[in-house]
Amino acid sequence: MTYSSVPNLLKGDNLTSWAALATVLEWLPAALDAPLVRDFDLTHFEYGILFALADAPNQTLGMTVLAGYANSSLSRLSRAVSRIEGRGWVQRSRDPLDGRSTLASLTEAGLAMVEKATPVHSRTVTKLVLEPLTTAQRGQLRDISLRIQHAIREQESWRTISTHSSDTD
Amino acid sequence: MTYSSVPNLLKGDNLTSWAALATVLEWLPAALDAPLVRDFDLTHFEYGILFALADAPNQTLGMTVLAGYANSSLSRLSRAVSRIEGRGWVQRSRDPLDGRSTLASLTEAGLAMVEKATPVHSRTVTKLVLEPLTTAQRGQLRDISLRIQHAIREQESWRTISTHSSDTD
DNA sequence: TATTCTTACTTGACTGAGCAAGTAATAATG
DNA sequence: CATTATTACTTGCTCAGTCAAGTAAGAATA
Repeated sequence: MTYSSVPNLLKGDNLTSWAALATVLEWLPAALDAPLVRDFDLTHFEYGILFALADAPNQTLGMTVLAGYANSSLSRLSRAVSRIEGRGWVQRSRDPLDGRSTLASLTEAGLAMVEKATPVHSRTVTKLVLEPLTTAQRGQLRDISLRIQHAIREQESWRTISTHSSDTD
Repeated sequence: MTYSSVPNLLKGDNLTSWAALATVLEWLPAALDAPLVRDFDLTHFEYGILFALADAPNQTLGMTVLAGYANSSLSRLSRAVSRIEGRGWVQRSRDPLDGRSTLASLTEAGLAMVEKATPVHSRTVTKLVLEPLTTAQRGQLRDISLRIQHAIREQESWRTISTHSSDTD
């Protein structure tokens, strides 16, 4: 028994493509995290924070800007920065130009950590994503990803606009 | 291969491809969950459990088999089933053929829920993943996903084989 | 200048997931 | 048949993430 009574777009090749992507969505994030966690007890997200700071002028960014780079909510970022601050890799200070803003700066130890972690992470990305693909496929992956991104942004009217909600409450 | 040699591969087109995928990995799961959560207070994972049961003979599966279908640890599944059991959509019973095994069965209400949720979820997948792509790209996505899956499975020696801990403790 | 936004976080309560340590039932072994 | 091992979960602990409710500083307005 299958449930294709309604929009039966999800079968055949479409279903195959979706299932293949779904498996990647399920396993790739954990696989990308694993070496970083194992070697440095650092999640991909925390690494991303350190990396963004390392690239910033003065190794310093305001929390909101950093949240943008990390694709993160401010609250998630705030907790993550607290964690890596506790490990001595970043330091927070009040922005002298705007007392509401908090600046996060990479410490010496934090810079050293990024420099150790970056090759590990690059190698993981290469091994899991780039190397298995042909040059053509790498281009296809970019195009496909951009189209999906675009669709997500359009769909995100469910966030901004209040579309018709079911009254099954 | 030149790829495995240097970590400096993450630049130019490679970096672009990776960054595009990384953004999708970050946003797509939440975007796929959103309509299900909004309309039915059901995560994609919980929906997957109900869907798997709906397709099973007698709408019943043992927990271990179900965990396989859901790509899930037994512990995660156990809690998820507890949740949806609490909402009256599944029922657990002891397997009469093997007292260690727990059988999860879909209730009438559970079946009704799957039948309501499935078109919503199909539509979301279609809107976010399939429709934005050309037919050719859907094929490319499948091939690319399969290659990445394969690479993950190879890399997964970190799970099965000795997790040699770092000596920087 | 005082009052009312608005911005930029931070934090408390709660939920879901992982790991490890149970528990109970079955299988294997002597 | 008693003992030991294995299987199939379940659960306690801990932690990361979300949402909503603070808090504090700067901006806008009267």
